[in-house]
Amino acid sequence: MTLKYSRQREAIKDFLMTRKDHPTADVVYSNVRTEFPNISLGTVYRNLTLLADLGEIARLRVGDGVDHFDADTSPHYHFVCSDCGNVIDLDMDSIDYINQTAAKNFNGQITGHITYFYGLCPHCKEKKLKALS
Amino acid sequence: MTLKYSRQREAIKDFLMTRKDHPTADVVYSNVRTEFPNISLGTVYRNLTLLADLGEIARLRVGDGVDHFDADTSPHYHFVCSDCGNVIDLDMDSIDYINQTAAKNFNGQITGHITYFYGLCPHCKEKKLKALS
DNA sequence: ATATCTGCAAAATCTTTGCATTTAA
DNA sequence: TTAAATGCAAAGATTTTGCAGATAT
Repeated sequence: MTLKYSRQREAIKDFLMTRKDHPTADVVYSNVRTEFPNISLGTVYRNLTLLADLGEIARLRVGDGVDHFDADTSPHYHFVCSDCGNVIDLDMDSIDYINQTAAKNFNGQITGHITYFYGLCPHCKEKKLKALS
Repeated sequence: MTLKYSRQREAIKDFLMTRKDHPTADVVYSNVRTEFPNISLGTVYRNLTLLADLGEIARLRVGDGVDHFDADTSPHYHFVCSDCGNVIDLDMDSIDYINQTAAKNFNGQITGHITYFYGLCPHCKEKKLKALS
């Protein structure tokens, strides 16, 4: 199972790299379709899974029942807006030490954690402030 | 929309309270079915959603694509075994202050976070140790 | 009496997969 | 040439929903 080049796969990854908003498979599909009108949703899913397995992209599960994808595989945290659902990168210090906190009274082995924050994104917060004034 | 008593709903909640392993809707269904052989999966889902909305149970999303449910609504963290998939309660100090860490360079409003830890549960860790010795 | 709840089945949503064909190497 | 990738459509898995009948208040 050697990897073989595919223009579709490259287009999928290229598209993801242009976006900072962590699109879903469906969004990837409709966008890549402007370049490859015949691409199928199955191909999009297959390639997203493949790229994620290769570690070239990250699969994000933020609890909305849909997978999001991120071309930025560097360790960072995400924020999910409770109002609009947007997923935003957070520029914050590492909190990896919470693994130690969790390990204190635990007999298993903790190798990592998944964390995302929620609340109001800057845009929705502004909107709410205006509505109240 | 006043709440009306239902034996099915009570059985669902009672079952959840007997379990510490955060069952899925399907597991709830097959267990409650021993008491109510005619209960439908739809009723189970409807009541789990209702109970979660009422805050009487918690809905857990740990990234495996299936919702888990927990009768323990007190704030606590969960561990998901990467090998067996089991979801275990962690007895650990609060890490709520990570909200402040996240808020530092963020213009929106952070109201909370979702965190779960992963690695090897005590049982799978033991098994792996034995296999290597 | 009547609003809520149920069982059933159908549908909705998201994702995976089988297969014949195309394509990269 | 041939293993991998694609498009298409069908199937899987999980969850939601419409509706007619049952049930709690």
